[in-house]
Amino acid sequence: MGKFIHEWKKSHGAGELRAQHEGQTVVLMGWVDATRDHGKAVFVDLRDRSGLCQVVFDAADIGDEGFELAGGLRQEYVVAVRGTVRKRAGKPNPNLSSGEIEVLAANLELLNRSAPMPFPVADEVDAGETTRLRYRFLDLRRGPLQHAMITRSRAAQVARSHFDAEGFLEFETPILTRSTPEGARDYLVPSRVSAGTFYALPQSPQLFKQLLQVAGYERYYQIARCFRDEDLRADRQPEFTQIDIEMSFVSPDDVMDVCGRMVSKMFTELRGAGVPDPIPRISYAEAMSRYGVDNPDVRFEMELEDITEKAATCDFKVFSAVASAGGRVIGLCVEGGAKMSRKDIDALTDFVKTYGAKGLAWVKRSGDDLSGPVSKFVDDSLRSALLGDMKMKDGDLGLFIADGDASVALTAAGRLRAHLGQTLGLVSPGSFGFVWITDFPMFERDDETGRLVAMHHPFTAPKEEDLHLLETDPLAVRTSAYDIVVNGQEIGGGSIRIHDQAVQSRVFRALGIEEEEARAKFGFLLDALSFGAPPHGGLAFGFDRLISILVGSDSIRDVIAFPKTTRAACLMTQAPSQVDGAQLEELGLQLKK
RNA sequence: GGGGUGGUAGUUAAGUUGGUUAUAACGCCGGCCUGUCACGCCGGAGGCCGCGGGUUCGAGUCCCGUCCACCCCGCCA
Repeated sequence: MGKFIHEWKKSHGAGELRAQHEGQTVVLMGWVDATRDHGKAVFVDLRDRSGLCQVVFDAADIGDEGFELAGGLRQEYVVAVRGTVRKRAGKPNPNLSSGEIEVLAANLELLNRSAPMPFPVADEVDAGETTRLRYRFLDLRRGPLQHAMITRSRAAQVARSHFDAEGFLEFETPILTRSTPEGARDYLVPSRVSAGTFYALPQSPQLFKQLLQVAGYERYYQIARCFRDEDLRADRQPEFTQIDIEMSFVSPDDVMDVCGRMVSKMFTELRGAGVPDPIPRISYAEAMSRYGVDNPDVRFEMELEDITEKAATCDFKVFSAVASAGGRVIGLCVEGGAKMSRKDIDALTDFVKTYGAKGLAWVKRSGDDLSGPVSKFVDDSLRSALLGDMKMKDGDLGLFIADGDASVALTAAGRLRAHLGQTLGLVSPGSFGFVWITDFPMFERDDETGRLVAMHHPFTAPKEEDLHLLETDPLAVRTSAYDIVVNGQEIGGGSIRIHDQAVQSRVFRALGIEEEEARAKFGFLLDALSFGAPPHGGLAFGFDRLISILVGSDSIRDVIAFPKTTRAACLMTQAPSQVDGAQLEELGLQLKK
């Protein structure tokens, strides 16, 4: 035992062997993927990271002791095999890269056994995610996850070599940092040395990368871990990774160009997918009116139509009331949708209700006839909206969301559009739709507190021409911020930052952050801005989302080696866990009750 | 915080109007088999029906609570 691992070196990857290796003596090391015991011959599929190779143990060649050992092999045992590559004695297996050949074993070393597997190491596995997360180290042996991890590693290399070639320097910024207001809830780390005080884990390296611009490094990048203590989703984890960049002396175009080129390299090199050059841009306002969302899926048309004016005069009270109350009536024409059943439409109604819509009105067109509950209210004006503006043709379905709150109507309609795009198969699988969204508003109103909050973050530079509105009409102030969206998912966003201390103070004031408070919490930033801060801006990509799109996965859990559940727990390590009273004592902490 | 779906053998599932010993497939264990590759054939073991309470002569099944996983809203850039 142990002889081979010391005396022998693994000579080839199992999946690398080909007919050209015929006659060579090789040493393979890996896992038993499958065994087929025929009594006097045992076939073993040996797997390592490179793939599979069939190894044959023939009683006549390997001797009694070795043969008995081979017969005892089970799934996921770890073995070393020395043998000779030969053309397959039986039929070649076209499903294997090494299917032309096999290795006739001369020696076998059992390096380790495996307990029975909770689920097989196969590309398709029917075990639930709970089981797979508990045994993540086994799930990671499977092909699809291996592919995701390899893609992730390659994508990181593409990013590094791209930004390195563009003159960026890679930095590390603190993980233990200070809590700042705004944004998400912080993960806190108690300080032992200064009991009663806390570090926060960074929600992003935002302030540090700006300070590195003040420090004169001009081009910064980092593949940075970020932490946010908020409720989770398929595309949100408590810790996630950003490709973070920041540049001095740049316009939004400069940032979008250098980032667009990186995206182009990634999709070209890792997916063989073309990326338009330049990537199209639309303003936030345009995105909202055409798609109802700021992350539109541009792979299909079916744009929203605001028919408020033409619906204002009809007898359908829902429309006319909303129109006179200053709300919006938004229409969506579903091509060929007239064949949808009442049940289908009811399901869509339930869908839009989750976004706050009160209901979903609809009209079907068959020839020149309009049918459906709303059809009897269709006057000439509304008819021109349906057939003219919405371009409803024979067999089409018109869907309408009306709401006194314009943003509710738009959002619900936008989500409905995205939902229909997926469910009606309007997007061809494997295609990609890229778009930049620009000119975001600086502020939005917090519904709970009624206060203004920064839409991006409070360091985003307002547009020069809107600066004068900062005090008088803050909601009308637009910024330089830009998001990059692929297939209806935001994969990155950034902005030009404020580099003028006076402007930064005005923004804090607009947000209701008093001078004193701003001093206390962001003093170091305001200081920095006063010492010759260059104009600067940057962007951060959501690396996990980017990879999930590259590998075609629905969940970023599939592209993170050790992800957490929706309750932010790790089913493998059982984190988070309770800690010793002594540890708490040392930190000066006491648990409630 | 709210809504939805699910939890039965190692895994994935079935389980009727509440009824006797809770099924199946794969996996596992034993035996046979020299050309298989999802090998095949014969035999076997394996259950806190998520957990706690209740209704009932009797609960996997009905009721209440609770935990866990996933999806969505809120939240989060």
